[in-house]
Amino acid sequence: MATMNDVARAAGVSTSTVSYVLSGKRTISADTRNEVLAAIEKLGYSPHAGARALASNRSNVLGLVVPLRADVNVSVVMQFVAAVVTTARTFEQDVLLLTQDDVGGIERVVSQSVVDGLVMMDIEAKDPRIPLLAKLGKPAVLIGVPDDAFGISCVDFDFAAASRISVRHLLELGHRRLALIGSPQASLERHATYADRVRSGFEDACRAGGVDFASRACESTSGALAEALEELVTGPDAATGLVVHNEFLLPMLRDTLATMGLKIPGDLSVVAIAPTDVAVSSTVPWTAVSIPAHDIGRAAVEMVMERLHAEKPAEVRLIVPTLVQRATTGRATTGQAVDGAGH
Amino acid sequence: MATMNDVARAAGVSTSTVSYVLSGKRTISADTRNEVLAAIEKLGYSPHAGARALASNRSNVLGLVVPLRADVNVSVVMQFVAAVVTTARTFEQDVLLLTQDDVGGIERVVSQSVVDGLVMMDIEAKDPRIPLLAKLGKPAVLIGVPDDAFGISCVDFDFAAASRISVRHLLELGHRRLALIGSPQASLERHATYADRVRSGFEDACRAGGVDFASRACESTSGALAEALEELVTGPDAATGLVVHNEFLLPMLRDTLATMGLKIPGDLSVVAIAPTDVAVSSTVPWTAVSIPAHDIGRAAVEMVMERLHAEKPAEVRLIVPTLVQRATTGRATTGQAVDGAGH
DNA sequence: CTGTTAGCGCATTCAC
DNA sequence: GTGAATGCGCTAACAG
Repeated sequence: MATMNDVARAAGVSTSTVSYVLSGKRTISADTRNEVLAAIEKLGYSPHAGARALASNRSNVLGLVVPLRADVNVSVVMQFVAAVVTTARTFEQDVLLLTQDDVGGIERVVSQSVVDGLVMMDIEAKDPRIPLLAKLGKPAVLIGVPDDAFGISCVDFDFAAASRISVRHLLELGHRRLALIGSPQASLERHATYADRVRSGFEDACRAGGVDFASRACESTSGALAEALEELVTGPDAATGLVVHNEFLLPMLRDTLATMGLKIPGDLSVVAIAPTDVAVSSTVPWTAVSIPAHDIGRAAVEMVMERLHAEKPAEVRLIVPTLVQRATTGRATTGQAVDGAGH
Repeated sequence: MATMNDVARAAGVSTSTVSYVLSGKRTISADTRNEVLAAIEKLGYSPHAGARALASNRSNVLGLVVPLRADVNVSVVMQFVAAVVTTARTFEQDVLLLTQDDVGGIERVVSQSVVDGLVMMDIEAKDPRIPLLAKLGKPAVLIGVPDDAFGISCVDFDFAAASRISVRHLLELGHRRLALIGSPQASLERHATYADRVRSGFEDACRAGGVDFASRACESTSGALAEALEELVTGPDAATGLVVHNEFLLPMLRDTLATMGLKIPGDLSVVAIAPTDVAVSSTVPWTAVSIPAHDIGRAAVEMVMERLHAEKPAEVRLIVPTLVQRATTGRATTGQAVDGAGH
């Protein structure tokens, strides 16, 4: 409840001195500085965010637009959110939550100067919000890369590259028939950028490698998984190498395969494209390309902050994927390789 | 960028008139009102949040403290968050996100008047943050009921009652040996209030019904589930009625039981205590006590808002549970009933 | 190195 | 029913 004026009086200085002690925007002698700090301590002073926002034209709040859809993996969303909040705090910013479906929300918080900048998650290829965002003229960063970013910066995991190195890994192990189990149909249909890119990266790499492939979407249920596996990894054209980009299915995958009489990696090598924690903390040590949700969230905030003070051209930052081989991939057996090669 | 002054000038009135048109705090003639509204429209005016906060001493922002732990179910957290944000918007409030582990965050946003009130999730029985929160003197609501709420209002699902009606349902079906599979050990150890209450409600109801029971925690992995089931529902003392309070395990439960040669509800009746969507949208139609995350979140915001303007005594609001019988519970077979009764 | 001062945009009390 | 004037608490020139 104490104001800056109270502090100034208590310390026997002027308000601007107090202000400068706090902001560090000009040099203050150690003596007066200490007196000010003592007064602040004694009075339990803390600055009023609204007053500061009014005078400085900065609210120290970032807006974060999160999806609350059923078809996006909430644990991944939470990881992004955690990364964004944590990183924002290192810049002394708080985070205001906006939901995807609150259509007017973005415009509102910008025009009322509630936020200094925005981070938007779950971008679609032709996302109608992007031109709107661009018009508002506040620093913003998209997590995901749309077809046209309208001059807004983007950051994302390089999902296409993730698919490619997964395929390459399986090829090196001698597999000649590959399959991809992707995101739920709904994600593909609305062209969530990650879903599209995983698939095209997979298909391109398979074609480049000259091998047979099949890919399909899969809902996050055990029934859908069983059906997908039935189609992809059994029968005469069975794939021996599988890429899975649906972290929700991973916990069920081994059991479902076991039911079908298939062993990992004996009968089937599996590469997971999944958030770091899912890939490693699971009971199965998946060979995986980890989606570093934390790095992406951090990068997004850093990019916004860079554009808060100074003009800076838009950029697209792609986080380079790494594949870590664990227990779920192995060399194709001779039979498998011959099978595939003979096709 | 237009200010209230610009609007006033454009409409040929004074700023106070514009202010009152906006706030409705005094009557304005239809004529001037329309002129003001036209000017607002024409200039694309929107009020500056900081200025408003400074003058009115209200920020129109609520703080929401969310857990980002590994052992809480993120999808439930997201449902709460969605409900809180949605409800807050109906009160013209935005939501600022604070993380559980940002210790000083709560105090900071309160003392800087960043938020008007707080909602705190994932309360523990003896939560050290509660006395701190109480001292800050801002309207606040806890989602969860601690041992001592220090005069702060609480809202929660009545987990104990949820357990009791689950037990009663199984008793009515003739089951005489019941088991509970609860939250992960970590939740119990830190005395998350829901974990404690589910267990004690279960045990009390079993004792009251005079039946055998066993309960245990269970990690959210298929291995842990198999182990728990092995212990609880096989062998001579096998339970025939099971209550599961771990939504993460539900997707695996039927398959795991099938592997053990047990059918639902033929060999084992199962009641799930789970968020609404998990219980009904799953491939298995669980007999369930639904946790209405949305209702709880909404109630929390409403309770904060009620305390924003007027003083109002603290209250504890418990959301009454309802059990919906679906496909996973049935009458105990004669053999089961006799077995149990003969014990 | 420090003080003085003029706003930032809005809410509200008083006067009419 | 409307306008003028003051202050909310802070920042950042400007002036020493």
